[in-house]
Amino acid sequence: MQILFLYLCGMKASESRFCKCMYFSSNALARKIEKLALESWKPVNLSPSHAYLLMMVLDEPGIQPMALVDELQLTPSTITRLIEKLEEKKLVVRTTEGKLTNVYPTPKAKEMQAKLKECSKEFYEKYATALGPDESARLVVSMNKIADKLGK
Amino acid sequence: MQILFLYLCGMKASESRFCKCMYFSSNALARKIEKLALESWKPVNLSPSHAYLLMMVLDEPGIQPMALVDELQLTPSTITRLIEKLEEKKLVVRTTEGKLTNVYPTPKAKEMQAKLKECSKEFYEKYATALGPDESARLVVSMNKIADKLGK
DNA sequence: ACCTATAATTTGTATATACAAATAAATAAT
DNA sequence: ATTATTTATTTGTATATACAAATTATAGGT
Repeated sequence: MQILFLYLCGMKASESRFCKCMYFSSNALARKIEKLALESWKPVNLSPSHAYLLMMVLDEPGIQPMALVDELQLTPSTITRLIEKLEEKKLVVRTTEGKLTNVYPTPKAKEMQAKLKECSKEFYEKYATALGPDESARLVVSMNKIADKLGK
Repeated sequence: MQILFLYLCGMKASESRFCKCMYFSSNALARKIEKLALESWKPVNLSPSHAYLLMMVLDEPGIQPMALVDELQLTPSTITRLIEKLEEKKLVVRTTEGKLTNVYPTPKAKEMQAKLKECSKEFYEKYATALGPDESARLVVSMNKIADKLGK
């Protein structure tokens, strides 16, 4: 409300607490969403990132790390670490040919697929209920647009 | 654009990649903003969180950790850690009376104040240039509203 | 064919943050 | 007054992620 006030009365943002808020607001939102997601994927005992990565591997067996980097918007090193953990859990296997790596789901992962989808739905319902489907959709669009503009 | 597409054609979000995107979009945005902020406060050799906390202490000498928790939207333990580091750097001191703690800026911190403000401005200009002042303002309002609705 | 530049992946290490438990003090309930 | 509850803060530990450097491999230019 502090911010809304500033916005409405045209106060110069750089001299107020506004610019703090872009920083903390985006982080706070991300953490709250993270928490919601964490809960949603508890039934399969995976963190949201691991779950999404696994779903992508199930969707596209043999997918390569760089594709995961692009899709999940994480760095290569983070993707490697996520895959490692899923490998430990016997949910994926990696085959390396040359400089390329392929990631495949194991049978164990395939058995989980339905359950993963359910968690997905659970997550969606949690935030859509809180925000309304339209507003959530708008927000995602707007966040993506802006992240794109911030480049790289 | 994938998301925009889904949105525009009314596809059921819970069955698409959309719900992934709420998760990764909010995180990706936060990370990009973090990066921008990190650069902006390099001149004073502080992370954005440390810088903001310090600015609050300068603004309100004697401020207590719980007030910082509320304002910065971080957990008590994180606030303690941030203060510790600023103490190591001789930028703040803590006095404890009973269960309450007061945090005060040191003279060294007061000398930095102008420079801190400059970094703030720098940060604001970086993202406002990329996004336009109106759009950034709207986004902050919208993110806060939604974080509030997600509660606690 | 040979060297160089670029691309994919992994490894070592650092940062930001959280949760849960511990501590300690203040307040309320009897 | 004494005990129980709540509140503020700190500590131990874990997670998610990044950056920079190392490794390896492919592709291009000569």
